[in-house]
Amino acid sequence: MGCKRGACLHMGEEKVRVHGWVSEIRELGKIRFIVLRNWEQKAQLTLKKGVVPDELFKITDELTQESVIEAEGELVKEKKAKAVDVEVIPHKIVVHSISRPQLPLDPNWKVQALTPTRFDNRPLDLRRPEIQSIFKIEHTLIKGMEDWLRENGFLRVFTPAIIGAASESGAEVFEVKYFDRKAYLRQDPQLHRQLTIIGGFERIYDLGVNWRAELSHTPRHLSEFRSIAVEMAFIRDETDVMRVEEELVKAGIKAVVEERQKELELLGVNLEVPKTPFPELRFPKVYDILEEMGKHVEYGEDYDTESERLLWKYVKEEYGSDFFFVNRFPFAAKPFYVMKAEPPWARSVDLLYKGLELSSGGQREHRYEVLMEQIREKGLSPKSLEWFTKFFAYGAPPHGGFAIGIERLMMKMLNLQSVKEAALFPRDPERVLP
RNA sequence: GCCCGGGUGGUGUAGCCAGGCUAGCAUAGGGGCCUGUCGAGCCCCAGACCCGGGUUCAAAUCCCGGCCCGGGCGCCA
Repeated sequence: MGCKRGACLHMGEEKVRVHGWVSEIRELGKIRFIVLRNWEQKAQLTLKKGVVPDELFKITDELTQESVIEAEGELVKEKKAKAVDVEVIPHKIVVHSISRPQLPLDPNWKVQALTPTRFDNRPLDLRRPEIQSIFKIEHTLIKGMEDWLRENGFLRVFTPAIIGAASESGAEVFEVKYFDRKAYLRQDPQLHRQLTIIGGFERIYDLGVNWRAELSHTPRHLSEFRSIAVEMAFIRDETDVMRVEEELVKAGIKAVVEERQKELELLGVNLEVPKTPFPELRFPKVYDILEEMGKHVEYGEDYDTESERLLWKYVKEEYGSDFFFVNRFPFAAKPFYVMKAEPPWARSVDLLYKGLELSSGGQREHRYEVLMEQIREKGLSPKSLEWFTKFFAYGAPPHGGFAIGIERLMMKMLNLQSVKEAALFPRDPERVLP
């Protein structure tokens, strides 16, 4: 009863083995309670004088909070401890590690550490069941999305993280020493996804890490973040890409709703599977919507952070959705590789969730001559992009894709205060350790 | 990068604006009492003003500089 995989090991009859971190030790004269916490549940060891061997009292005398132990004993059927999942009368206890007292933060959360303290001491912070829930949910979200991609014929590929030329998208890149040359950490797997398409792979995705050397101090930016990035060939237009993206997000959330109710509850999140298709807003109508909401954005220009929140409010009221696409961004605000629509707009699509940009994508320009013309239009050096563009001269299908920021999706899905909460060991301009 | 706000025991806070006895409280830690606890309770003990300079009889408190952190904006996903 009450034992879950990895939490208790049944050894026959009522004998079990439990392990974990000591979350609490309570001493009541002739009885000692040791509460163990592991990633599945809480177990209480009950040591009654005269009932368990004196030896066990001696062994557990030196125990401190957060020490790691393992025990074997009898599972108590009518357990009296209400705050734990299982109760065990031990006959054997093995101490693996004694924790030093005076913890830099309390995993029991009696005193709540501040954010910098938490991230400075992240391994201790991660012991909190709520925090573990975030990453269990992330696992299931990704699993749900990958399952959907596989079922729909997408192949997982690994594109390079080190690139010999700073790819052009506007974001600052990290420079790395590459033998006797300079190279850069990718800010997005975008260009190599496109080259993979040109390589004849028609539906692919890349699940990986991206880096941005931006001095961004906001709850929605990380210097290192992960994305699930999809690219597909032989599309009719960017709406084909949007249909894939919304189903992908829906599948991920559906998996979370179905498999992670306990964790959602622990985080106090009431999550529902979104309805598809997601509403779509297009430029230039976006300007009118914003104007009506009292926000003026110059025609032909990109909108700002406030506009994203206003558009969410609009979509929420009009369509009752937390997700929406914004399509046909001004070409001027987007990179050279996007495909133009009727000027000055582009087949460039953002997916927003609760007012935050989750992804950028759309249809790419696959026609060599047009691509080269757009590079000139952007004032970029054709020479520096030749490593990328030259393959478009040897047969490129119409294609498109997008990259969803995983931490951002997690943040909005779980109503987290910051994307950093969705990173195991977050990296920002101030933090590279631990 | 810009604009705000903040650094007090291991952790989290009060005190700062209106400078002044042994810097208060919670929690964690050490010790003691209690046979079943449910964030147990009660008693005792130990533990702190970010760094540097200045003003003053006197600085945690006021001023200047530095370092670090948080929030917002911008950049960006």
